[in-house]
Amino acid sequence: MPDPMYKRVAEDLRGKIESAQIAPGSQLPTELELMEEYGEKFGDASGRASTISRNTVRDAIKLLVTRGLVVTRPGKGTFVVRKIDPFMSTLSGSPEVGRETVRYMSEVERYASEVEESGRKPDVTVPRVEVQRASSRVASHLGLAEGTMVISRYQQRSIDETPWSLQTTFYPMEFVTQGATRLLIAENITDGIIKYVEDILGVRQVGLHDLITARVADSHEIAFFDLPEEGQVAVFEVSRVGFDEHGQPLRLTVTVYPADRNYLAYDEGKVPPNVAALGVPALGLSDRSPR
Amino acid sequence: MPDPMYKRVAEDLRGKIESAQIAPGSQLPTELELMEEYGEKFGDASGRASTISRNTVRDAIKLLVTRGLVVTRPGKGTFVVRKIDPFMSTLSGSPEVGRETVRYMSEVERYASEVEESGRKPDVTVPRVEVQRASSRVASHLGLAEGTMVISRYQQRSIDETPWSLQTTFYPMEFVTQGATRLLIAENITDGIIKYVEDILGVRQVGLHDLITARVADSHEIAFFDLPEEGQVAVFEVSRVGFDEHGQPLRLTVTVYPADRNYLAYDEGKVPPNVAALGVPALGLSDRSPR
DNA sequence: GGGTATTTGTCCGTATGTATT
DNA sequence: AAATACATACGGACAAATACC
Repeated sequence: MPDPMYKRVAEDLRGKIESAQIAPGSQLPTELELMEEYGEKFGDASGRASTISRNTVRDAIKLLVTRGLVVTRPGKGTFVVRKIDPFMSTLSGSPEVGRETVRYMSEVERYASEVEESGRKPDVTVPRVEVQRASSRVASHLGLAEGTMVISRYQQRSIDETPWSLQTTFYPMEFVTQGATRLLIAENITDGIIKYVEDILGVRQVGLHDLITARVADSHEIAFFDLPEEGQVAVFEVSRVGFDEHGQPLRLTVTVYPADRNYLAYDEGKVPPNVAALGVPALGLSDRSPR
Repeated sequence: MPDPMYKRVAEDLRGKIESAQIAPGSQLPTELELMEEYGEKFGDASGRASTISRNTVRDAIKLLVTRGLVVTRPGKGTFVVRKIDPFMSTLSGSPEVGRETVRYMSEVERYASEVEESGRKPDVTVPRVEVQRASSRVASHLGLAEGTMVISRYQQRSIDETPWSLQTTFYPMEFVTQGATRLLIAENITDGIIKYVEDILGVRQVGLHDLITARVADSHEIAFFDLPEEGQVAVFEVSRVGFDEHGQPLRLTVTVYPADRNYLAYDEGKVPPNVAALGVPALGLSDRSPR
């Protein structure tokens, strides 16, 4: 017996979950039932009537919770988590850069059309607009001094009524004082803000720099995305900085994507048109981890 | 007092860790000491000599472990995890695509030079070469039937003696039968395999498709990267498919990057040369999550 | 609305095992 | 070998959330 009891119980349950013997969304046996079930299964050879302790069962379940396989609901029970059908966002090939003749499309439009192409229903909230002092992070990305005033525009995006990503974009306050006053209005700008800024100020975005990190969701994101409190779902955080012809940063967009429902894609060079359609087959362990 | 005792203890410890009152790498008070410390701090108002239960202390520490803040070592103690100085990999701008005149550089060379530029010491193992049947995932990315024979080349990469990423590349077995026999040799190919395949077979890589996912590390990765067993560190998994002029996939490279020490970057269009040097300042909560 | 049964959450105490020094 | 520190497993009591009658 190499492994402790609670790990053996967890492994056994994990097997049943991954082999779909316990279906996604369905309820696990209650703690009381598991005490008896695994009392018989792993109990001392002595004989009948053995159970394992409730705390041991709870340790096993806690392991499955932190691995994101189940969630517990007080008063109700323990349930197998439902896997969300993921969506792939293609972040390369933004229409605004690298072309002389441009068909402008706002990021919102682009997102919406990409989602609709996959037969699903996108939704974007009206932006929450604030004037803030730049944090050190925002400042360094925008090439400003820390504490400089910036405009932030914050939006929530959903697919099929499910929260899908959070996005905040920061612009230098300078843009407004120079005349781009619509940046302060809490409404979507149909043609896209990038085009609006170019039209009003003559500042053209010609380059993008994306920085991608992954981390565990914070409490605000757990609430918005309805993530399990202790499930430790990872989120992508993509920081996109747009540059003008002089290499001057003109905006910073920070987008947060929960990793349980989002994939990111980048294309470069000549790529066949239908790659994205392949989807993402289940991962095979041997594909990445030879013994 | 809304929160249960173990959460209050965890919060208090988290504060001390994040404010560096307990330094990275240093030891927390032992469970016994914490029982007494928080017995006085949160204990019933009655008077002296109160302690909280050892199990309650352990629940608090378990919370910190799953959040990746501390690790426990039997017989030694509980320690604040050291944050690893992260490295940013720029995945766009591969020299092989999008240019007519090409200075070929292997992925290994490219990785090594990027690391060295930042003043650190890269290391790459000799590849482990295997002939395998394609899993459904490998097959679909390479446009082959499941079960077709493929060559896999697996490498481990380190920075400053610390394991940093894992990479496996798959090529169609066809390449070998057509003459590219060096694919089977377990040694690095100096100029890069992409150039070798072009020279021998005339198959030229002109496009790339990258698919990025995040998930929690599996047991093999936990062992190789020395990640905390229950710490739930996320890893990036980047699947890169290279295409030839006819849109035919010619290789699949799967790279795994632990998110605690890796950032990914993509550039597009005209970007100033020093962006990458900015690094990644600490995240500010308000940058992504207005109240 | 109220009461009761069910189910998970918190907290305690104890005993014993295992790893490290 | 002894002491220290975390790991496992057990037991019990009461609280809080939910469902049902």
